[in-house]
Amino acid sequence: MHIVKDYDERKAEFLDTAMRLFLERGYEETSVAAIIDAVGVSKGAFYHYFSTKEDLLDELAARASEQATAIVAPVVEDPSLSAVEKLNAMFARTNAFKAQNLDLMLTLARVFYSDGNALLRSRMTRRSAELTGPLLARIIEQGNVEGSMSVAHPHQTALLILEFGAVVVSGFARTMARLDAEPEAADELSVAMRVYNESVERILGVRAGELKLVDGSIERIIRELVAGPSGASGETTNGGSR
Amino acid sequence: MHIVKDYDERKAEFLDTAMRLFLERGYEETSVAAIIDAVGVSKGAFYHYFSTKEDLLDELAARASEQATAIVAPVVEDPSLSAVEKLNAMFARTNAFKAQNLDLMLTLARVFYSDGNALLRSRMTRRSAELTGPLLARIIEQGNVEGSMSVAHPHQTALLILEFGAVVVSGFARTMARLDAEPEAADELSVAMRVYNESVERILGVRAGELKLVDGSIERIIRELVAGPSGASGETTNGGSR
DNA sequence: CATTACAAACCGACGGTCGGTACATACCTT
DNA sequence: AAGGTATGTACCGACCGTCGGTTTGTAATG
Repeated sequence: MHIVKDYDERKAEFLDTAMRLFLERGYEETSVAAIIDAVGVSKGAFYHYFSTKEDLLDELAARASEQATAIVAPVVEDPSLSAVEKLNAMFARTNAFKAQNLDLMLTLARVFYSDGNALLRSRMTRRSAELTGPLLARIIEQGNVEGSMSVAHPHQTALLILEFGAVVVSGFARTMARLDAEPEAADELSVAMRVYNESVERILGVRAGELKLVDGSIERIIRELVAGPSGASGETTNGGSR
Repeated sequence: MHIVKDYDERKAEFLDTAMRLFLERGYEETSVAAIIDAVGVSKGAFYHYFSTKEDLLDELAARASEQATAIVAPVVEDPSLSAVEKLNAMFARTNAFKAQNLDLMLTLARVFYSDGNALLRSRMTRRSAELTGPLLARIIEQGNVEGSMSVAHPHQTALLILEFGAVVVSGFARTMARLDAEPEAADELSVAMRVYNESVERILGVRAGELKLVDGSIERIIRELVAGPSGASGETTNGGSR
């Protein structure tokens, strides 16, 4: 018995399922067979929608970075905001998004930045940097004009900062993975956040303390994680998310 | 007829051969069969020395980063140098090394930062950052004391700068790959170099222009590459390296 | 009636395992 | 000292399950 679905619907089903499995088990460790099993279709179906497994990865990266860009794009258009305000708003928005989808973000952090996902990670950060880069570049140019920033090469600097951010997040994730074993690593996280914030301020040439890339909510979440469930993982602190 | 070799010798043979093949074809695309064929040995031999293919990758990363650290370590010990001088000397040393092994560096850049080596890359940069990090941290602390730098958290900042450097180099390599097709991309390289230099200066809080992380030789090499051999790769410009 | 949307058997290559073999060295015996 | 023997190490090569990908066939759709 054949189940024939709408093209986009089925494709989204593949993408969603694959993303879930990639996050659960990692890209390399997730076989095409596992994906089609989860969707409940045959191999032919898979290769009807994607030419290769890596092709699926690309579409996944594209979709995710488009969604991420959509979150921050409206801010850039807003003519009433200064460059610094735009930057703060951009990051506040993504932070809010992360806080809302905390559970997802935690598993994502745990697995995304593991060896099995080296390829997935590099693709996604690059794609995302390419899309968000021009937006950030325009903000920097605005900051130059307003005098709040001093950057010689906005576009290249924008790309740098974004990939820089990815590196920082990667470090974050690695530290977070150690939290269960050594709760004192929580301090490292706070420090890393401040270092990142100051570094970006300095690179952009804005006055110290004006940028607020990571808000207090993140720090609160970390403390909750440490103080939270004693032993295992998976469960959420009742006060924490959502 | 069995060829029995000294343990370390044979192991080095595996590592050297594997490294060569990884650089030629990429990590994922290089099979264990290809490695043992090149060494001229059986599969049993390979798994006698390495428990898995990834194990070999780890040992490769460890070896390479130890060598890299050995290049810069002496500078850190030198008590006659200021922190800024040490930093400049460190980078001058690695730049000199890169210029000396130009052919190797070019192929390395071409392949190291490709999809097939995402895992290799992430392992090597992390390993290298872990080893070199403490060294750089001590230099930053010295700079703080001397007043030439102003960094609140030397260790974390050191790690950040090193991974940051890896990201920049990665961008370099990607741009270099486009050089054949669009020679005007050479300008991007110069810009990227300057942006990196300035960014590190600002992160560390040193006065503008005091850091010289990339010397003129690199820029000269780029120009030679563009003006160099018209079509294919592999061959070296007669005036260029060595 | 052609095109789309799948199913399912199949393929070569891959990473890894395993039982076995060649060889060096050390110890034991006469 | 010579010869036997035991033991560990270096290595062989057939084999296995799984992988990403191909092919051929077929039910549904318009």
